[in-house]
Formats: sequence, structure tokens, C-alpha cells
Amino acid sequence: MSLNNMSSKNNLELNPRISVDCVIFGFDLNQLKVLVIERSISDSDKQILTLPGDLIYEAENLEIAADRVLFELTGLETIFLEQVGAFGDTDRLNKEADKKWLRAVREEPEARVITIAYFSLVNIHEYAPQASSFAKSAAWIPLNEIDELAFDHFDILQTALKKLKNKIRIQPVGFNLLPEKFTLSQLQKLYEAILGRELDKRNFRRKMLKLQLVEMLEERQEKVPHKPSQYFKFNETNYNILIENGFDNFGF
Amino acid sequence: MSLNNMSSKNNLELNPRISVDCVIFGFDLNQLKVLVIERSISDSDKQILTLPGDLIYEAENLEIAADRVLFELTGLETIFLEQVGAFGDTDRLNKEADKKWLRAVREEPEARVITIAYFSLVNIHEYAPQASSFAKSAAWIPLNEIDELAFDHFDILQTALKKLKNKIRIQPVGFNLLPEKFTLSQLQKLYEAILGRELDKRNFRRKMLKLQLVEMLEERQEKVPHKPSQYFKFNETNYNILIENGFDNFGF
DNA sequence: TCGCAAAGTGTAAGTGTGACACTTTGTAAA
DNA sequence: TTTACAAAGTGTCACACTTACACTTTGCGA
Repeated sequence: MSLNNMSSKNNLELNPRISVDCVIFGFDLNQLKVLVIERSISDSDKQILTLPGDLIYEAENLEIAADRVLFELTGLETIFLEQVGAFGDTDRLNKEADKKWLRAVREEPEARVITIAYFSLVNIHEYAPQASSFAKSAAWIPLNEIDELAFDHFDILQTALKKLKNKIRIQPVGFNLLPEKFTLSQLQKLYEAILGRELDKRNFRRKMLKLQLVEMLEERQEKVPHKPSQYFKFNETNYNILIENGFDNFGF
Repeated sequence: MSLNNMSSKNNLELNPRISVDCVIFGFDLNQLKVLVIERSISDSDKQILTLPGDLIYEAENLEIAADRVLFELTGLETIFLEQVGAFGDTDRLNKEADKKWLRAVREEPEARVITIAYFSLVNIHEYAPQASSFAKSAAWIPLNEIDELAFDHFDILQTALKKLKNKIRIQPVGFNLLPEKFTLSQLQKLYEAILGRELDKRNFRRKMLKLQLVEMLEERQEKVPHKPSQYFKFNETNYNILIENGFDNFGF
């Protein structure tokens, strides 16, 4: 098939199924978590874990499809969503369990599938599981407890995490993962979870306060068995000013 | 169609054509250039410009397909190649000229196409145009002279450029665009072209020399009507040492 | 030999980063 | 009510990096 020939149909040409898969990050109990689907293989007790996803509709834009998956699963709209990339290597179905499960749900394991992956950051406390049978088997699993996923989903997860790491150096996207009000310690734990390393408390606070991305609230913690922390909220106005000035280096 | 039903075929389900498109960057005469294909619309003198691309073969991995397009077009192998992402909005064919051209080559303009875009960095002087009729209509166009491309290719180009900008802050990928030996001024011009802003000569040289990413050669320019410049080459050993130490901030 | 045009060079001020340890404060248990 | 606890909160110093800035050098060609 020659390069300038985009018109002829022939048997070399790919005719795959196209899906979206979503890596949905949440943050809870100082841990970064991912929303995964537990699927049972009919003839055993084993479960396989997958990322939530679906085939894309005919008249649907890619990002809309990802939005839809997210909404149908979490009840959340207009959340942070960014493309991770396309995945679809021919060896994506090299695990026996995957094939077995596909056979069980009457899919052909041989079919080529290309998936467009997205990652999103959600406030885990606004998570409102939907009624679909799909959502019923969804679970928040701590990132560091996931060491295997079906198909190429583990690869997708790794890539999404890498993107998130890079992103947070350039844009303070982490606030999407936190509730409206939060403590600076929570924020720091979040950064530590994403970056995968510990940060110095004083240096971290200095940086955040200097940039004026957080604003101190009147409110403070209550009933904690230690000195209560001030609550803060994200200052979007200051964030937008920074962005307009081309600021894109948060020094992590 | 419910979210947990990935098995049923129905008329909502997408069955698109899948292609790869490549944004091939080169650097020449202190300008960042892109390799585009000039396609004639049969019934007029107008040309439309597209990114080089092709449909993906049935048994072919995505990246392999991009490699193939690159090789068939440029004769180059094992070059820097990275995925930009998947593009395939339903309105990608909103320009009349695009539809006209597709009709002329017997494509249905209504067909949904999803394309996986890659960008690569090539040494423009090793570019060896191949014999295909495709390659014959290829041309290196300076980036800043491109203000329209067919389909969603302009969007793809912009996104690729953004990725390149980010990448060069983290990894000194620019050397892929230069010949073996180059002057520090060339290197600086390259960085300026990618970043879209001017850099201070002394500061730039200091940074590059301090990191020891470049190594001075014996050779110098000849027959230039001014003080001849030293030639340098990329020091891959030192680069690998930096990477192993987790260094990923080149301060741009 | 003179002019040109780009190469090449150093410093000082300011800003951000990383490392480091003790005091404060509210709760809950004794 | 006193006390122990556990996390919150706070300042400084040394160092590295960044930015801004102007003149001299060198080879070629007219």
C-alpha cells in the first residue's frame, strides 16, 4: 500500500474497535487512589481489574466520550480531563485471564482494539456512584496497591501518572483532587503522593504562600487530638493572573 | 448502550478509519520547519497542505506505523518519535476544500476518521526523499509560514509544537534536529525557534557548557565573513549520566 | 588595511532552593 | 487538673541559579 493512497480498501487496512479508557485519580486519607472496575471471570473466583471505559459512539467526539464515561460512573461533570494518548499495540491481549474474560462476555479476543486514554482528577468526596451495573463494581484502589490491570491498562496507568507528575510542575492541578477547604498539610501530602517523594514542610508552605495560590480561611480544624490546622482554599483569581503572565514553573 | 456492555454491536457504535499523521520537525537556516505534503485539488490551481500520514495496517503497532510513514517519506530510521495524541473530532472536515479533495480521490468525506499523531525531530540534512509519489510532493515549510492545514492538521501541529516546547525544558531533544557538529549559536537559535523567544547569548553558553552536554571539537568554521565559530558535538555520555541522576530541569 | 559581522567572554545583584529544630496548641487520657 | 501526645506552625543561612549587561576578538573580503 503506497503512502499516497488513502482511498483503497484492502485487507491490510485496519478496522479496529475504538474505545476510551479513563484513569480517574482521587485523593483520600493522604493516598492517591484510582477508580477501577472489578470484573469477574465467570468460572473462577478471580477478578480482573480494568480501567473504566467504553466504546465511542459514532457521532461523538473523543473528549465527549471520556466525559460521558466519567459522568455515568461518578456523577461528576466538568472536571479536569486530559488526554493521555492512544494505546493499541497488537500484543495488548497477551494475558490469558484477559482473553478468558472476553470470551465469557462474548467478545472475540482476537479483535484489534485501539483505545484513547484520558486521565482526570476528581474530588473523591463529591463522587456519587451511579446506578449502572458498571458503577456497582467500581472501587477506589490506592495507587501503590495496584500492580496489575487487564489488557494494557497498567501501562496506561503508568503513563497517566507520568503525565500528572509533569503537569503538576507546570500547573497547580492538584486542587481538583481536594475538597473546597483543605489544610496545607493535606496539600503537601497530595504533592508528595503525586511526585513520589517527600517534601520539606517549611519550604513547601513558603512556596505556596508566596505564590498566593492559597488563601487562609477563618475556619480551623476541630476535634483533632493535636494543634488544629487552619483551613485554606484555592485562590483561582491569583492563579489566573499567574497564568496570564506566562508563569509555568512551580519549582517541583 | 450501557457502560458495562462492551460486547454488543449496534448502530451507535463507532467504526472509524484509523490513521497516523506525523509532524516532522527540521531545523535549517535558523528556522524551525515542518515537512508537509502538497496535494492538488483536481479542478483548481489551489493546493491543500496536509501532514504526512497513512492508514494503519491490521497487524501493525501504532508507533511502528508512524515509523513506517517516516521512513517511506524521509529514508530516516531510528529517529526521535513521540506520540502527540489522538485526534478525531466529528467536525474535523469542516472545510470545503478538504471535502472537495477527498471526493476527488474517491474518499467519502462523511467517514469518521481518527488519527494518532506523532511528532519527530530529524536532521534535515540527512533527509533523503524517497521515490514514492507521496514523497515527491513533500516540502519543508518554515513553521511560521504555516497558517492553514487540511482537516484538523493545524490543530495537531499546534499541539505537537506545545509538546516539543515542554519536552525541551525536560530533555535536550534539540540535538536530534542538528547535524553531528554544530556551533553554539546554531544551538541557541534552535532553542529560540522552539521556545519562541530570544535568549541571552552568554547565559545560554554558560548553561550548556556547565552541564557538559556539548563537547568542543578541534574544528572550526571556515570561509565565513566573520570570526569563525568552534564546532561542538553532543556528549551523549554526560547526558545519560544526568538522566540517571534524575536530572530533568534544564531551566528554560 | 580597513570594515564588517558574528564569536566569544565576566561580573554583580537578586532570587529561589534546600537543609535544619524548636515552640505552640487543642484533645484526650490519667 | 495535669500531663502526654501529635501534628501545626515558624526563621535563617549558605548556596546555586538567573538575569542583565558591553566590549574585544578574529577571519574574510572589499
